[in-house]
Amino acid sequence: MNGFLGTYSVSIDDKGRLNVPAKFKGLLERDSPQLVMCVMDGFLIVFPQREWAANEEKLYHLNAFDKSDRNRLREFYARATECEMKSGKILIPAAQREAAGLKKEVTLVGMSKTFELWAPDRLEKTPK
Amino acid sequence: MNGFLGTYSVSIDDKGRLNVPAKFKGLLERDSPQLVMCVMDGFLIVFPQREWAANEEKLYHLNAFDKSDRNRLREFYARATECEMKSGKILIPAAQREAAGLKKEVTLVGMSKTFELWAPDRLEKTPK
DNA sequence: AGGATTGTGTCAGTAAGTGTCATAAAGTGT
DNA sequence: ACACTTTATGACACTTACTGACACAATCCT
Repeated sequence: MNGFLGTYSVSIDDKGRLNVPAKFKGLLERDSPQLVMCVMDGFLIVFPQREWAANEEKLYHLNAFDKSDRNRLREFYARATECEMKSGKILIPAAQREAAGLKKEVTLVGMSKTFELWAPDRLEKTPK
Repeated sequence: MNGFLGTYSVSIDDKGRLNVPAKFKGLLERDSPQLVMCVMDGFLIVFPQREWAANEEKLYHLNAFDKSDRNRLREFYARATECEMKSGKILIPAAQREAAGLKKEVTLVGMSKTFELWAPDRLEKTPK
């Protein structure tokens, strides 16, 4: 498999766990079940560990003493959370679920290296 | 064989599997049965793995942190799905079948490196 | 400690995907 | 035109995946 591709509609159980579709499961098991989840405007991005590390490197060159750089860093890190796929499921913390407006149904969109979690109604309103 | 050529009319079984015509089958077996299927306006494009990878490279310059770039990426990836020819058949996910309006009969058009799947009536209405 | 809240593993029922085979249809060579 | 080979289709049994539910473990809070 090349990366995360396609759109899937999956459910979240009563405890806030997302059932990972088999196609993504394989990828995560092979690589690592360790993830970082990050709130973007209205949806969640899920980075596999390695991908997160790669992204972090890009941010590393930013100047920790520069005010606007620091603001950008803070925004990025503050909204991130570590999580893990366990028994084929990912627990999405309440804060993140809230931020993305996730209820029972979630639409999962593969973005090659990462994937996104959307409330179905929000995804529909995305500009084409 | 040089590439996918010609037009074939094939059936889809009750589970949504397309019977791959023998001529294409040979090519896919030799190269790789791994495919990526992508929704275009009203029909499906099928990329052998290698072809898909080549196309994907063109997207690498886009910035995943830029909102509009990200929307473009999403549009592209969300409509794609990995699949595989197994026992000479390709399962077309329900969403894709729907998007292309595929029922029992499908017209398959070779496009050299890739091939397309059409609902017969839609293909007829295509401007010449 | 007790009780509530949150997180985790497992399982059974259902739905979706897959392999195989028999038959039907199409194509090939003589 | 005939027999023979290859290809396509539909049917069936089987396997895998998804969901919801339940039971238990861990944590937090008085």
